[in-house]
Amino acid sequence: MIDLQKGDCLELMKKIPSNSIDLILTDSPYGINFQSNYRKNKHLKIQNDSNLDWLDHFVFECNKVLKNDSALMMFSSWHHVDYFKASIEKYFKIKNILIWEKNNTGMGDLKGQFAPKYEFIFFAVKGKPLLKGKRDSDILNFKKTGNKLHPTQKPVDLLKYLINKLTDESNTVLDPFMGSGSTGVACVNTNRDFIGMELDDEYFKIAQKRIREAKDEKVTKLV
Amino acid sequence: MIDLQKGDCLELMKKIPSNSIDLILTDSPYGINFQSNYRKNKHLKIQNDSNLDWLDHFVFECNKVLKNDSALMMFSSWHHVDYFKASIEKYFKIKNILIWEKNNTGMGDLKGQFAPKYEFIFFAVKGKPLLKGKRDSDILNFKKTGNKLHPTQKPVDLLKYLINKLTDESNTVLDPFMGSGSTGVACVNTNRDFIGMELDDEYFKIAQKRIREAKDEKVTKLV
DNA sequence: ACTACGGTTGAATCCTGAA
DNA sequence: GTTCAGGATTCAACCGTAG
Repeated sequence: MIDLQKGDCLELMKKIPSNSIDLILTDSPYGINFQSNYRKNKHLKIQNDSNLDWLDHFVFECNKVLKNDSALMMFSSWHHVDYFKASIEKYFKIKNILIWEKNNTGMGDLKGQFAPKYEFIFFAVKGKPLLKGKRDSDILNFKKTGNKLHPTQKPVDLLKYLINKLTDESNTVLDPFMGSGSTGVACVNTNRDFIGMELDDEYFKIAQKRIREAKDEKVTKLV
Repeated sequence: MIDLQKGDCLELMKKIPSNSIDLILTDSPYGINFQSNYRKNKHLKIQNDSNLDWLDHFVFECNKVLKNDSALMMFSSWHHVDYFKASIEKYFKIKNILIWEKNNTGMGDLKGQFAPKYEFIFFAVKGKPLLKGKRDSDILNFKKTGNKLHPTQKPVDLLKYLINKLTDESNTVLDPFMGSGSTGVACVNTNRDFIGMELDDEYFKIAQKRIREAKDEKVTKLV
């Protein structure tokens, strides 16, 4: 049901059987460009000289492990939207670039820039998966939740929404960049199987703890 | 004050003096071979909308005619956001990719796609222009208003908002893809000088008429 | 002739917000 | 409420041409 793997997802994904995953939902590092000082960022542990190769290879592996008629959902910011689009388009058909509209804005250039209030979510498909429920728009309003286990933590409600849109109960969701485990928590809450991967030891432990707590909470509710 | 030129903007822009424009605000072809097939075909196919070969050259000319510390605002859709970003980044610094959130959604793939509700607006700068007024977010809500002079007509209120954000009275705004002249109308309403270019004879006449009417309306109000 | 393929045409779809 | 129009689309069906 829940399978947490510590290590480099590019290696770990090779061991996942082809055509076995129903949805990949992941918040990969955004710092994929040549000018960025991403090496200084302690949160990004991907060691690869060529960023583009890394992303490309990753998306290729995503395509391999996904079943037919299933989807890839990947967060991104506008800064590197071109890199993401190019790599994803190579192996998938992009159906939308969704806008996650946050309840608050970021900082940035206060006088010469509009306040950043959204992030992109690439919605790309292998085959033709159908969206469950009513036809929603490509702008998604979800509040950024408080707890700061990870610097780029995504709201569990948003992840649950996307999981419900694209999978049925007992389907398997993969998050190769698990971070603090929000996708895993969303899977526990929506009764999906989950495979999560994380390189960083500290985040791996946090994720284990959060997902275990989410399970316990569910059991408590049932009793 | 108002200067409407009929012809190919790539040629016409060469005759515009360097460093003379305060803002370029334009809704260029998106390169998606767009033709509205909605019900009865009321509009012509957008000419030459199947490629973006002109884009790079166009952005270069934009940079040339703009003053220092001024901005380029360009509409786009997500389909070719990578091309737009690459060309614009070559000659400008991109500050935001703004989201114009419309009041209604598009059609498209009804079961396997989220309903498209937004368009991009690239906000790119030459130098460091400042934004007037309070700090707004990068998601702009403007209703798509009624009149159907052009299949992809943009709301005058949105254009006025952007003009006010980036220019002062009597500044000069250029729209090289004038279409039915909405940017010109917005300039008349906000007391900006306007240079508009349009290749298509029919749209050129419509633009002339609309802008003349906007002027008349303003005079009437003053009296 | 028979398929294969590319380009074009127009019917169809459903949710939102305006009337 | 309730109706109704409208949408920078997609898809299937249909050519016309090439191999």
